[in-house]
Amino acid sequence: MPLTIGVLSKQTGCNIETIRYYERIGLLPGPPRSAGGHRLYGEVHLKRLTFIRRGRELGFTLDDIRGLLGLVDGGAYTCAEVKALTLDHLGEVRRKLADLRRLEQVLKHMVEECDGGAVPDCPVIDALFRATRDRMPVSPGSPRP
Amino acid sequence: MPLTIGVLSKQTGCNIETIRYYERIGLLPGPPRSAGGHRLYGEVHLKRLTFIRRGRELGFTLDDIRGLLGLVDGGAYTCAEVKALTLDHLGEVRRKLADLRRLEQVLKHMVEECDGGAVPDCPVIDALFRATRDRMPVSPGSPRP
DNA sequence: ATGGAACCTGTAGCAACTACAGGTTCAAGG
DNA sequence: CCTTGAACCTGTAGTTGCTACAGGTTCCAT
Repeated sequence: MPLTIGVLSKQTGCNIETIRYYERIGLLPGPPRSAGGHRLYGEVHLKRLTFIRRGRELGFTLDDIRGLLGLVDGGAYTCAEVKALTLDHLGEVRRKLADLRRLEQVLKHMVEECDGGAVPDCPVIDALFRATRDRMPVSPGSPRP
Repeated sequence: MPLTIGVLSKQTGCNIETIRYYERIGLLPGPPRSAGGHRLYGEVHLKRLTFIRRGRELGFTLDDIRGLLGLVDGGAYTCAEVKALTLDHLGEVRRKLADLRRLEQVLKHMVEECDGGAVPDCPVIDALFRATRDRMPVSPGSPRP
């Protein structure tokens, strides 16, 4: 009993549009279709999509995931290859953590100096008008959900 | 003595294309032009662009910054308003930090279980094929530079 | 006057989706 | 068998914060 796209969506927590998007970019193989053209997914698709979503949850890019899947598909992957990719990614995550920790400190200091008074003279604004000499990294502001 | 866009770029560390982009989206006012059409910036622009860049470094979105600038431009901002925005953002940063810390743990465990052997049987891959019940947030994979 | 650096506009591209519009198919109820 | 409406289809355009051209013009030092 094959899964429709809606059911697959519910099972994986992955948006329908996103599933079709993964197909378009060649991450998820196009499934067989019903007579009328509806997608009918099987166990394989469920597993693969789960893999992709889990990878995304762990912060891998689609390209990382493509690489991982390539290894798995080839069947010739070694634990060492996968470990290398993962360690790489772990490094990224740690860099990002360090950036955010610094950020947190700066923001914390800024609000601490702010007395919240009703006067238009704010240490935060002042701080923003001053250039940094030791520049902070411009980490991408998270796309607010 | 007005600044050309190239000089402004150097002084602020902001890419020329990005400066023009900020003008296009209405963050940075369009400066006067030379007879031939070149942009000629003044002190005001330098200050404003510095503000924008610093805001970005601190992880504010352009929309946040637009809000902050709106307050400043209005002249009627209070310290409390600014503080609220900043606290909001600090909350975001902290949420992101928490997410990344969890991520770090998971990745660390995964690579620890991985013996790096040459056999195609990897705990990392296995982990990826297993769905999470307690889902992790899909934080955007940082656009690799 | 001339050469080359710096500038101009406009468009298209990146990641990773999301959100339509405008149409077709499926399955359950009457 | 027929209707209804939810679910599906394709294709395109939008999001964020930039960057990267192409193809042309201007500036300024020699």
